[in-house]
Amino acid sequence: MKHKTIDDIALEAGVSKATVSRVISHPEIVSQRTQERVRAVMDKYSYTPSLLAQGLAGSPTKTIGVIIDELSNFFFIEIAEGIDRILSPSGYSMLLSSSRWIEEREIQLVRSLISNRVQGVLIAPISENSSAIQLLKEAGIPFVVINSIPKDPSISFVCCDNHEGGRIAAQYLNTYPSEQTIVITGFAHQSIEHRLEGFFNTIDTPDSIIRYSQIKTQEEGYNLAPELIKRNQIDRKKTTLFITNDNVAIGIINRLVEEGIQIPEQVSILGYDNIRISELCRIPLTTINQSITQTGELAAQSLLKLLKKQDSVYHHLIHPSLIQRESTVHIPQ
Amino acid sequence: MKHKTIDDIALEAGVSKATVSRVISHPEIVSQRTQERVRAVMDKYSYTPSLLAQGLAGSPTKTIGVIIDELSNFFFIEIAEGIDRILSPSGYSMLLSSSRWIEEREIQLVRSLISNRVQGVLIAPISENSSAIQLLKEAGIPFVVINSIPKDPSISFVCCDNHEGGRIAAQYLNTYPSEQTIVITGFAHQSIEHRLEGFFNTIDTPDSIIRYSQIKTQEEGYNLAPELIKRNQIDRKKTTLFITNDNVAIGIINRLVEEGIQIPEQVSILGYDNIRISELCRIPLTTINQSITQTGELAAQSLLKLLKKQDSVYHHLIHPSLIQRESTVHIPQ
DNA sequence: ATATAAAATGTAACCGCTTTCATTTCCCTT
DNA sequence: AAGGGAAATGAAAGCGGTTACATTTTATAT
Repeated sequence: MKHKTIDDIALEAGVSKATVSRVISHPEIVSQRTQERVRAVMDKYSYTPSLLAQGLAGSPTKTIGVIIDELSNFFFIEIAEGIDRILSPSGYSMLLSSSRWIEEREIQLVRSLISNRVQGVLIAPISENSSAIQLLKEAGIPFVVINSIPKDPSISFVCCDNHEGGRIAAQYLNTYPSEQTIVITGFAHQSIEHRLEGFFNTIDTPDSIIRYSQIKTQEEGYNLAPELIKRNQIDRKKTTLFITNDNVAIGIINRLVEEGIQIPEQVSILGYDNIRISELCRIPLTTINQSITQTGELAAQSLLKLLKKQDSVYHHLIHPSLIQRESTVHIPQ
Repeated sequence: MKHKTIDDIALEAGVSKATVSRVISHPEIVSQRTQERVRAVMDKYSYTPSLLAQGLAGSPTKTIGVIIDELSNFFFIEIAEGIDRILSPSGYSMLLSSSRWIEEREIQLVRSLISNRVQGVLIAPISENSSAIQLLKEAGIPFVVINSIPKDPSISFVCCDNHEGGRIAAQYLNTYPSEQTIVITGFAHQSIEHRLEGFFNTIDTPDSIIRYSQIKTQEEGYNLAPELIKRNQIDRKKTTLFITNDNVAIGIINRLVEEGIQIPEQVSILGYDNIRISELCRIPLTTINQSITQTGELAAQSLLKLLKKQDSVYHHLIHPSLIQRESTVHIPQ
């Protein structure tokens, strides 16, 4: 059977399509009697108005676009989860897509969202001055940036205080017994830069500090480990690793364990992010906690407020904290 | 500046909107000269046609709806990831949402997808005879079911052979040294039922078999463990646990480790799913591998073929396999 | 140059809904 | 019973595209 349209309903209910439309969108201005009659027909065919048509005709689409960088990254998944937790109860659907760290794709996705007439967008931009953000601004679509701080103060964001996180990491390591400290930087991203800034502004560098590689996945961490061992003799010197990304840290740990290195006796590891599996992994990871899910939730809440025009801009800087687990020797704080 | 529409472009390019529409959708039937002229104007304003309008007017929406049960579950995330891997390169966006195991929500989501005029749907249904599936069928939208086998043979699905998985688990445990075997069943779901059927049809029950609880999360596993220890004295008898869900298994392992129980010496654990963290967790988990990501990929591919009408129905039963890791004593196969 | 088919473009209807504005209906008031 | 304002409904114009059909332009053959 063909899809029913508003006209079909109107016809069968013996009213005009305008009236049907009203019982859908503004029931309060339709008389009780007609309302019941129309409802009956709608139910009979379990009629659902076309969101496309509704959107086109001007009524809000109740859809929020969400752009994250990776779907295979626990970090972003947790963000998405937080977002979903807020959005669904408010009756919004989310259009989730991943840029896969490709700038072109990012802006293409934004275009696509705009064309879809989403009411708002949550985006974890690849780079600070992403043209995607520019695009959103021009389009006049309410949006909030996640996990990075835009230059432009008129743009809303929810982000962890990565400077502070770096600082906390450094403070922790300042008192930490170790012959050498190796910093393994993730990839090029504002959040990582900030972490490093905070870290290097605070660290006392009692021992040697070595900067290392640009990586971001577990596999890369896993594969990097042997080189790390050889080059820095971490099996012979008491070593501390500050790895600015939990995913990488977990990959490295796994390899080190396989290679028979004792953690934390020989090598201590401090990660960053506190993704969910940090707690579950081989050696539960000491790390800097970002409240990732909370980030997503807060972002979604801010966007919702933005949509309600409760305020014109929201800046949320979330405080990170240290979580000691088994990948380091416990130090009373 | 106001959003440009096709009329604006047409006006400025000095052609009719029909021509503009053609250069968007059927460039081949537009002369080179006009095409360039129109393109220039479109680029100038970085114009993007409204997908809503396009959709309404009849051209395909290039959107696929995906309904999974949980966003916070690694299992479903990996499926989504597999789906995304196939969909994006083909130019489709995915509308991802989670039913949170609530049937009402599931069918509401389907309605919403239908209203959004998605071209196809991938759904991991909560129950076998979900009315959501019924709805999709009535609506005539191409869809494929993931992770469960619909009764109706006219419905496409991609699912792991859970019977076989259960059988494999049982075969493994048949030769496994143990004084008692405890089966911890996940929640009520076809996949779990099938696993149990396969398992109990094959197991020799040399020792006691105990069925247990209905749970599905790590937390629940974690919290269940103490009771498990006490009730079945698993710290005193050499015990094997077959846990039909990796998430739960990981939770249980974590607690057992905390309680000082030796794995696999005292307690051996066999999970099911091979979610990604099974390999990374505290004690890498021996489990039944389902190729989860592949499931997602295959499902997406099947749907794409369905859309191209290459065939009217696809049934894919994926073969599971045993992966031995450290939560059991290794047995040569 | 002329007839004619093919290619390119324009015209206008339509997709399914919302909304403004006009019209009708209803309920009070005097 | 007549008049007037509020409430309920209808008619019709969009929203921004696509496409069948009509028309004009171009190319090809005679």
